[in-house]
Amino acid sequence: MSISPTKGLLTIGEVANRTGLAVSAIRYYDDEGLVAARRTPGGKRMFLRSDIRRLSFILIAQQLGFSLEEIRAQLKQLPLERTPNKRDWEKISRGFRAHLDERIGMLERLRDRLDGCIGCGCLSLETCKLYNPGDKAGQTGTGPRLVVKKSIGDTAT
Amino acid sequence: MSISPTKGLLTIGEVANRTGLAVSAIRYYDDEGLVAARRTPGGKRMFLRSDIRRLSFILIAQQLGFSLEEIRAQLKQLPLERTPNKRDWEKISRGFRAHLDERIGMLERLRDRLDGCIGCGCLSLETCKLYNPGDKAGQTGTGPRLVVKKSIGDTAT
DNA sequence: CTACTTTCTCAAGTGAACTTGAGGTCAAGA
DNA sequence: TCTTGACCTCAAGTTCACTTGAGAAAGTAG
Repeated sequence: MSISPTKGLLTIGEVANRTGLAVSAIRYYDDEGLVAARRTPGGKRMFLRSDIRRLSFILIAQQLGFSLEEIRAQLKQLPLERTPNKRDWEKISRGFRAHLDERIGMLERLRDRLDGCIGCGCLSLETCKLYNPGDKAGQTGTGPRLVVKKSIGDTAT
Repeated sequence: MSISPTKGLLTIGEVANRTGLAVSAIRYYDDEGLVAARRTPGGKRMFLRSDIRRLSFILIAQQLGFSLEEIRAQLKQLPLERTPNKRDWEKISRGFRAHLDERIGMLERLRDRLDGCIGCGCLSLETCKLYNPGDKAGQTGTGPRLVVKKSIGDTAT
């Protein structure tokens, strides 16, 4: 197994190895437009090295509870056909960091409320309005809606 | 619509109003054993006021990314048929708070890494081993496996 | 050229966490 | 008594994020 025909490009298998993702998952992300593999004349997917970075970002953002939809929105800020440069990534980084800070803040607030609420035995949404402080739940998907969650992706104005 | 027949108990509709959960979701949690509604002779579910607390806990824990399975494990520490007292909740609270702290820590570490990694343009799992520091991914469900996630529920020794 | 591995597509299946719908029951009010 | 609204069960449907499987083509090694 030598290097891929086209210079510097990676096969899906190589990408799978380097990211730890399943080949099927990478195909799925490609279909969903989260990465944009180019093709060999024979029809095989070929990835830029920078796609590994994209995929890593997906992996990490997912662990933070962001949906693929939200992640897609973030990644839209990156050029698809050109290798993103430092500036491109820094832009994402900034937005992402903001969301991270936000999420950390939510968890911290929640923790402090829990100290006061579970601790005191009054953990209930009816007694303690603390959990739902005037925010509105705008969930689309599955699962119960409360408000600790906040979505990313609507930052693109 | 007066108060429920049995003293102090709440109907599923009342519980839904107070928690913000859908009636169908509450039934589902009942079926899944996350709450244990008792029944009227006519077969209707009746809830203790303390069940609201259980449901609130479910809501919050879910927002933190815990699965119902994991939440169920936590709630097992509470008595099902008796109204849990302060002590009971404090036990959960302590364990839960620990998980919260852990999660906050993970996010903070990740944020700091992102500063160093996205920022510097090397965000990739191959280059930066930082994201996967010798931990092993033991996921069962859906989604790609990385290691930022940690499960609760196995605390019961 | 043959064998073998990797990749391809497309359709269908999976698991979690619910929701929706059909058809039926229960209890309070006019 | 009749009606209305809240509740019931059970089966099936939904969304997300993939995985699995079947059948076929591409590329590499011998």
